[in-house]
This record gives sequence, structure tokens and C-alpha cells, in this order.
Amino acid sequence: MAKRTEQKGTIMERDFFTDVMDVVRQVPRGRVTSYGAIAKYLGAPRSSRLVGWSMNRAHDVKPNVPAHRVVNRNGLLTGKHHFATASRMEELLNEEGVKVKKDQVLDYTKKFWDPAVELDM
DNA sequence: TCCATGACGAGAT
DNA sequence: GATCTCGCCATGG
Repeated sequence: MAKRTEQKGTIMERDFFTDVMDVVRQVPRGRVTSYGAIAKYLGAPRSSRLVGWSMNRAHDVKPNVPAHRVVNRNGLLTGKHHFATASRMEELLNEEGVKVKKDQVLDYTKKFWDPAVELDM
């Protein structure tokens, strides 16, 4: 796990990007999380956009990053257009048992996986 | 250097 | 409950 800081402002002491990748890789199969949840876990609850920014550069990262398990706070597959094909994200989720309807994760609240709760705190 | 943009989110209207 | 507005911070023109 990446080193974190409670202090807002010193959060970038370590690659925010790497932190995001680390958290996303820990999302279990069949579960999803949100950009905001990750941002919050990393100590930057207001910087969810940075999470999205990081995800944009996650396609090349060596250890596979299950980016399809990250959706926005509404359980909407807002990042599907950044995958190889627009249907790739939905396919991957379905394979893991996460049903998707119209870019919307069904039972989102049940499938939701909050790192801040599931990991430590 | 200033401005617009973005896989977002929360609060206000 | 649908929309709008603003905050966040890195990037690119």
C-alpha cells in the first residue's frame, strides 16, 4: 500500500497516481468503487478529479488496473469511452457478476466497495 | 502566464 | 429530484 498523509497539501509527497492504482487493484471482483471514495481514502476528498486524471494514464500501467471497477458516485460508467471499445467496460463487469443497464450499475449500493471502510479505518 | 478542460463530488437552487 | 455552480489540481495550448 502506498504511504499516505493526513495533511492535505502534503498528499503529493508520493505519486497520487500510484496510490490510485494501488487502491483500484484492491477492489475485489464483482465489486465497484467510486472516484470520490478513492480520493477520500487517499486523504483528498475534494480531489476526485485527480483520480479521474490518474485513471486516464492507467491504460499503460504494468500490473493490470481493473479500471472497469471504478465508476462515478451514481454508479454510472462514465469512463467507458476510455476503454478499447465502448462496451468493454460493461462486458468486464458482467463477467464478474456486476449487472449493468444503460451504463448504470445495478444494485450499486450493494456492489459498492469503500476502501476507507473495507481496508483500514 | 492565463485560460479551458477533465474517467468527479457535494451543496445550493 | 433535475440543474447549476463551485472547488480540486494537473495538463496543454
